[in-house]
Amino acid sequence: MQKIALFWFRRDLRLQDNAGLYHALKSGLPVLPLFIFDRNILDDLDDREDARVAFLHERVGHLKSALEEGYGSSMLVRYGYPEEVWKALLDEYEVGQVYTNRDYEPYAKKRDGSVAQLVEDAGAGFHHFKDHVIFEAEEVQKKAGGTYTVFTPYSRTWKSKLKERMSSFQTEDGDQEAVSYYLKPYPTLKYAKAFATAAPLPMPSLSDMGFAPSAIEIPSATVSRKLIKHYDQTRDIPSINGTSRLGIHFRFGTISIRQKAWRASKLNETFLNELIWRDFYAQILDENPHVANRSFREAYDHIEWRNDETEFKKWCEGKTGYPIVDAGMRELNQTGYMHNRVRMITASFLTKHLLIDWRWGEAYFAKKLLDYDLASNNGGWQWAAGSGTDAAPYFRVFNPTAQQQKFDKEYKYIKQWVPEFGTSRYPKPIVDHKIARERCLETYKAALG
DNA sequence: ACCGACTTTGC
DNA sequence: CAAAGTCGG
Repeated sequence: MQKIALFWFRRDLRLQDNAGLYHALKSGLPVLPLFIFDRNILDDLDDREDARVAFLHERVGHLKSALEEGYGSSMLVRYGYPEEVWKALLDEYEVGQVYTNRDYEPYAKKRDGSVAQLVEDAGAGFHHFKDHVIFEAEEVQKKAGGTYTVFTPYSRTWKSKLKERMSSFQTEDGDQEAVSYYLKPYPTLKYAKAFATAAPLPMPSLSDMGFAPSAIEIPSATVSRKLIKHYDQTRDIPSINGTSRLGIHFRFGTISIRQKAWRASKLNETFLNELIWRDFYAQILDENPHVANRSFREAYDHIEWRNDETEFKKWCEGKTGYPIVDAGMRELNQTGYMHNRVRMITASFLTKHLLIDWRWGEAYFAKKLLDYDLASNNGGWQWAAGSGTDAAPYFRVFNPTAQQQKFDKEYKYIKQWVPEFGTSRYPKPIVDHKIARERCLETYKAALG
């Protein structure tokens, strides 16, 4: 009996330019794609109308029908705990090789380690590839060795490395899409006939898994050339649609990072830097898995957080009496998105003005953000709290009023999300800025001194 | 071992 | 122009 190769989709839900899928199709074995709705992740979500789950389900269905309609293939879709699913699959199929793309989160690494063991015990090979980032930790190293913990020198090395790859790659036909091995799209379709032919397979519905559709809209996977071109001038004003909103697509791999990095490198340095931050935080998490639960810098775990639950609730609901903070939280609650400038302001306010543990804020964002990604969300929160790599110094306490003056002078963003602002229904500030600032400095100093 | 540099600033 | 400390060459 002919053995097959399984390609395991996870955060790479696309057929084009997919490193692991490309290698699976080149293996010479008929390929059967697989997706597992992972109960270890889904069981922890308390919103049964989570828009991300609905999006995931929709995208998996889309991939499956694309395979059925265009490639004479189908796709295995299972719901369960990955290790149990894999045990069953290895019994059910004659699996020769398994292909997948690497994931750098602590849970994913543990899961993949266990699955690789099961696969190898069954006499099959387990192969994993870089697809989610441009460069992994070992590829961007300090002169003296080791991974960077400061962004600017990291980005300099990252860029020179990219340049090096770009110039050493010669295209056959001057195709400017194919700039380097690192940015070159993987030519998946060429190998289309290598898919295992299979009749359409069943797929669990959203409700089979205990979820329901969401009213929240998912941003488009495309972004205009114009937006990227002016990104550095518009991205900091929250009332302007100056950001790409591609986060969710990077998170689930519904677009290719190589393709976007290539475009960014040609159009806008600031936009490219944002993609480099994504690689930066991915390698920080990969190399320092403890940041998922603790401060990057140990001393910051000694801060005596006030952790006032009533104040936390007000922050979550956007009722702090600081309009720029409240606007951000309400945008998040209503749309699953918050403008990046405002993410910094709300995070600084929670950790420094209210002295609430950054993990509380991180967890709330994780629950609400469509574009939630552990590495970037954690990096951002630790930056705001001062506990992270290359973080804002602790004595730099964002002034929410000054931030509003600077970035939403005409109250456009605020009025959009806080309609009662300026009326008697709008709450008074829950803390005084000056007092909160001094309290913050004292508390941090006590922990760090 | 030295020294310039360090996302997104406050006052 | 100050703020603390450490990163990276």
